[in-house]
Amino acid sequence: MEKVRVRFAPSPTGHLHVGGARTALFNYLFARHNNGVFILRIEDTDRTRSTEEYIEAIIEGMKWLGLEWDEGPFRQTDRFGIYRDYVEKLVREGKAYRCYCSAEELEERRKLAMAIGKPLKYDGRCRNIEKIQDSRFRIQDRNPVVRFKMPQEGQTLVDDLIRGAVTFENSQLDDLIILRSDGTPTYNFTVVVDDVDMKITHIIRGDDHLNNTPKQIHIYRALGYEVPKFAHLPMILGADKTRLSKRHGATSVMAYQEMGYLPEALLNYLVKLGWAYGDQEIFSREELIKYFSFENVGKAAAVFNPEKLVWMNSQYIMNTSSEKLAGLVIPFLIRDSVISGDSELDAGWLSSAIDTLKERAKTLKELAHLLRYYIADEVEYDPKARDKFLNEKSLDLLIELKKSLEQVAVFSHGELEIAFKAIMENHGVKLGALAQPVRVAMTGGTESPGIFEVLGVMGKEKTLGRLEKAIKSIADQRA
RNA sequence: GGUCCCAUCGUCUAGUGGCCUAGGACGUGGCCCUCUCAAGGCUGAAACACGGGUUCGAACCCCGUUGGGACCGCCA
Repeated sequence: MEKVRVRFAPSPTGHLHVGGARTALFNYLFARHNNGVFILRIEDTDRTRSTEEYIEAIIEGMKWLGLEWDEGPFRQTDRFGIYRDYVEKLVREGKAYRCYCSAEELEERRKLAMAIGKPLKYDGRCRNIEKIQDSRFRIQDRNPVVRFKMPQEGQTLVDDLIRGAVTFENSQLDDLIILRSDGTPTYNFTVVVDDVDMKITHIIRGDDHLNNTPKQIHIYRALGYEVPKFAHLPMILGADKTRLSKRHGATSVMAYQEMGYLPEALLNYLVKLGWAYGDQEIFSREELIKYFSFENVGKAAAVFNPEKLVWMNSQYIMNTSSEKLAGLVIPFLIRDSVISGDSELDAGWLSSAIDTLKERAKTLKELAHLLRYYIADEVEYDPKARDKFLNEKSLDLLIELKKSLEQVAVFSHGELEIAFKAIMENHGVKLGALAQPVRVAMTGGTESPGIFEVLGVMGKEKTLGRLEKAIKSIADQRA
């Protein structure tokens, strides 16, 4: 069988967004599943809107997601000469023609057509203009565009891997512009030329291209090439069921990195938007590659649900090693000013701190935030928590605990528990009565990992210091 | 407006004619666990858009209706 070759072809007119990322992912999975080739191609024929920054941003996003491509990134602007040759060939063969209608005239006609309810289609008036030798336009010295001559009769079948057979009436197809008046080629033409040139076997792209497909098929035929297979993915929608856009919140992939999402989690969430494998929710990359198939891709558009993404991320955080998380969380700690850029944290200690927090943090950002009370020199008390737990009622308990802990050499769970138990028995109180004041003393708030774990991570010196501070604070209130 | 696509809980989905008194996941209610918060466990509410066929039998097949979406650019 022919080797599978697919491509992801974004236009650099914006960041890599989640919709694009999912398209890239499906291409990637299909390629890997079939031991094929995954190509990255930048569609930058729109020179007014494409920028170098966005090209870099897209590449950065792809790399962050770990969607490694095998060939490219190719850029269409590097290939303008090739397109022009193909256009000339079509014109020579009578399969394309020059059109002298101006953009303004076209716009007017479109408005008129819209007003009287006619299809918004080019009327073909320049189809035979060269033959009639109408010199009016040449006198005006207009630069013509080149239009592709679509067949006017019959039907075109798009045999889609996801949607099945879709038929279009050729009479509905427009004589589309393939070369602009400035001599640059347009999308519908360059995709075909590039896909032919790069020997693409399967075109996997968004649903929004389905209506372009019959036109492209005719270009393939005019050029004398075999038509590849198509797979049109359903769209990703916002909560209001319209096409996902900035209005719906973050759409840029890198924005999710900044919010503290793991790339694997984003990918796992995205793949489930439109693809399912029974009831399984969490997939390793290997499983994804192994199981991926268009048969399991749905046809209906899917609403992007940030809450499920958060859950997915929390699952991945819980199941990622604390050592790895330690490395990932550092930039967030710096950004949060929990540590300075040059401070040295003990990696082993940080990992053990993360051990206690990873099932409580849904994002790396949250993890960094939770870590602050372990790392900071000083705790700040939440006023409510202080009023409720750092008061006369707990003063004796804290004093006694401090005394007792001064005698404990290693802050192991077992040793700490013995110390706590003794005090609880002395005062006839339950663990809660002691643990909560200690928790506030240690973390400033009422929520934290188990109290023995917290003290264990904190260590003797910090624990004693914070108990002392809490005791002083209560004394100060009295005064 | 024209063309094309789509339609199972609020959301993502399983389901490919009998296994469906429709399963899972997120979210949501309750309970359990418990030093707090999580995590985890148990449990509840929650859907086949509608109408016609086809069939012994339809969430699944066909037609229509309704609803939603995409495209209709010298954007990609």
